[in-house]
Amino acid sequence: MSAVSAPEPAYRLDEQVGFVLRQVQQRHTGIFAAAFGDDMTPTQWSALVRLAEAGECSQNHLGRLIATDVATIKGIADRLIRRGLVETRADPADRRRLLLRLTEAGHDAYRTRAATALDVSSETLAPLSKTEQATLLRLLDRLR
Amino acid sequence: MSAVSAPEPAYRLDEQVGFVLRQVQQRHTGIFAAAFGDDMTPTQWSALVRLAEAGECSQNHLGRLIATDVATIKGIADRLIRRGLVETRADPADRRRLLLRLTEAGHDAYRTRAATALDVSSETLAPLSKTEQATLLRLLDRLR
DNA sequence: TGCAGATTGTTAGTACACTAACGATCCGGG
DNA sequence: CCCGGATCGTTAGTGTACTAACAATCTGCA
Repeated sequence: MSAVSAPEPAYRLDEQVGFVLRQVQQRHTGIFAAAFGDDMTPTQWSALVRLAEAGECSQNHLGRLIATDVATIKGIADRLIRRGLVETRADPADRRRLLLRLTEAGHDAYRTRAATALDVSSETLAPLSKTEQATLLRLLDRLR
Repeated sequence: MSAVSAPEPAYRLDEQVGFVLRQVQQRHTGIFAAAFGDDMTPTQWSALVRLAEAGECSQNHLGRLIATDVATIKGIADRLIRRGLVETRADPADRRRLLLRLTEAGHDAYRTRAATALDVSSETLAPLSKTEQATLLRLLDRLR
């Protein structure tokens, strides 16, 4: 036996990206829920924001804007509609399409809670310095 | 009006941790599924690994080891049992407890697929240099 | 000893996320 | 003009993740 350490790398769960990533996300959704309460989830919020930016767009297109597939965006849209934040109309130019847009209540929710959403991001990143926060976001962005 | 820029910070969805985090995780689970196939999820894999390390433990304790609550770990354990990777027995010292341990097939799965799991982590982090990968993991670890 | 409070596992309900399949509609090329 | 392929939205099925409630059991303290 040589004194050189074994070549097979140990599998340490706590050092695997996926495992750590999942826990960071758990912490983030916890912070989000504490700030927003039961009536809004991170995904619903991102749909709301994108709809505020885009003005009006089809259901599937909104899904692409927030990186959810067609089955998932349907559920999200349904819940936002049920809560009166989004309304729909048929696309006059394409009978397959369902156009979505914010209601007045939806616009209000966007305006009044954007500051809270910024706080959630701040609190999530709070354990890091400003420089570290910027580094993390830059690196994560490249893994998207 | 002064010439100083407006104090209200813009809310840019693409720069919020939670939004980026979700997409990185999506990419990771996609890579994992491509490598492992339909019969194993990242969460199931982490339960398997922890059980290989811990030897035998109660269901709730395993949940704490992989950061899932009691309701979630039950579903994960049930599926691992159904697939013959885990078996159970009653704890003779505490009649509330259900002890879990790997079957022979479970040990095999752990041994034969650890290298694949390492590949998944590598591929997830591939867009970054080794130094950047280490930086990212160090920063993420502090946000857990 | 005996009871209060904690822990263990289960179930029901909600939300996100993906695959696969489906009918309706649209569009472009022959 | 028509037909094949693409896109749109819907549904069913599976898995992860959380809350809340519950019965059974255990533990510590009066």
